[in-house]
Amino acid sequence: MGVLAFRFSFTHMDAFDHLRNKVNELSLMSEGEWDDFSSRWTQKTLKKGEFIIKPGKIERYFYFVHSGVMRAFVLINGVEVSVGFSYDGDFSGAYDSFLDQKPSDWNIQTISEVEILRIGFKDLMDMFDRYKSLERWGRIFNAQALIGMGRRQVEVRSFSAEERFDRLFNQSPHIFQLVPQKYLASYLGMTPETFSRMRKQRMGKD
Amino acid sequence: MGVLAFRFSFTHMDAFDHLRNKVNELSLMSEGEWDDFSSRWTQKTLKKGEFIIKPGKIERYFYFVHSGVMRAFVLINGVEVSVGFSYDGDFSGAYDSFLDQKPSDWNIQTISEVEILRIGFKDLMDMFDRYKSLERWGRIFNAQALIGMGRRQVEVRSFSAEERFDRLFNQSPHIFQLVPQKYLASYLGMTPETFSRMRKQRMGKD
DNA sequence: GTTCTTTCTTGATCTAGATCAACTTTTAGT
DNA sequence: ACTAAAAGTTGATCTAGATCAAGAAAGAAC
Repeated sequence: MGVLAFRFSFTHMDAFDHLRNKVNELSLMSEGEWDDFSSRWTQKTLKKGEFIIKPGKIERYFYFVHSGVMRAFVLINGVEVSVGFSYDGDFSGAYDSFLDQKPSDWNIQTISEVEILRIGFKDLMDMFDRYKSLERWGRIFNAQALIGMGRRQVEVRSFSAEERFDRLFNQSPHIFQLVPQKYLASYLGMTPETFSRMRKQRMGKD
Repeated sequence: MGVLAFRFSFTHMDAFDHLRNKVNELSLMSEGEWDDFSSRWTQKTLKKGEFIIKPGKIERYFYFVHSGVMRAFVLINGVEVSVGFSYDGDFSGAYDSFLDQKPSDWNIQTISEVEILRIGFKDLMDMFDRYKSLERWGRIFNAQALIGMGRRQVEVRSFSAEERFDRLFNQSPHIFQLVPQKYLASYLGMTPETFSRMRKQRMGKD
């Protein structure tokens, strides 16, 4: 029982340490700020296939992914378009809905079991009001996300299906293990059939 | 000559008022903050066709477009991909290069004569350090840009060339007047030929 | 393990939109 | 106003990748 308690406490702290490291990458918080800030987050474990947001709902939380993978997608004319994935160490959520607390167009669904931390809208806004260090973190976090999305836009628009496949494979081979390929296909803007054929060409077996 | 002086002063103040209105939309600055902040910007007029940034250069400024139109594009395998346009009231610049002061991949070029205000990197960072109201403005500005880019990504990925054409035409008919159609074609992810054919279909003459 | 469902594969066809080419209109420079 | 260059048009062809279809493999549920 001592062991169990230790384990629980260990995994718990681990997620929070993980969060703290990620926050500190962009803006340093004082010990006191961190204590207050971290107390606003709660930890949850989600089963594979759970949705954290569906269209029409308002996003109440901002998420930090401690472990596992989630995917974000929108449904257009009955077709799912995968827009991105969140891995351990990423922040996630239906950002537009969260920020103005209006209904979302997005789906975010777990692809595996996922351990997350989450913070409610009011708590986070409260933190932004209170701490300049956090306001700065928010600014830089958004800026980086923006830059990343700009790159991705160029990626999608400038390269052929074949080039997109290769570039993803070279840059992030690990996600071929983590994400079912029909989602990768959609993310890359091609059909599962095309994806499968390209995959076959590069690696005979694997 | 009195008239000329008045005119000059009027247009000058106008750009700064314009900027102030835009900043205040997202975060209110005090009179004193604004005085300091606005003193860091300088006004310039750019001729049609001028570049404010080219690949390999470091973006030293953040821009506010008071009047006119600019376009942002990247060159991939010798092909220009138009990523977006900035109109009056928009902020602009090669953001990734600006933020970490590393060389840019982007081109930003004026499409018409453009009146801008611009602020240097160090000045802007200084302002972020000094004023929480501005840090907040930066956070929210980035968030909105991010959300807009997310929408655009879905747009490009989910709709056919025809649908993209119609959606742009319905949502922003004015830009058909402002932007040469080869740039619009590129922005919409189609060739000028395809754009021309679609245009012909909808409007006989015009 | 056995069955049921979902994902992936492979082949055959089809099509939106690209490419190529020649011409017309518009814009810019002197 | 005149000329050269750039932008836009129109038609004929071509192709990357979609769609359709049917079978194989892999996961999930009992």
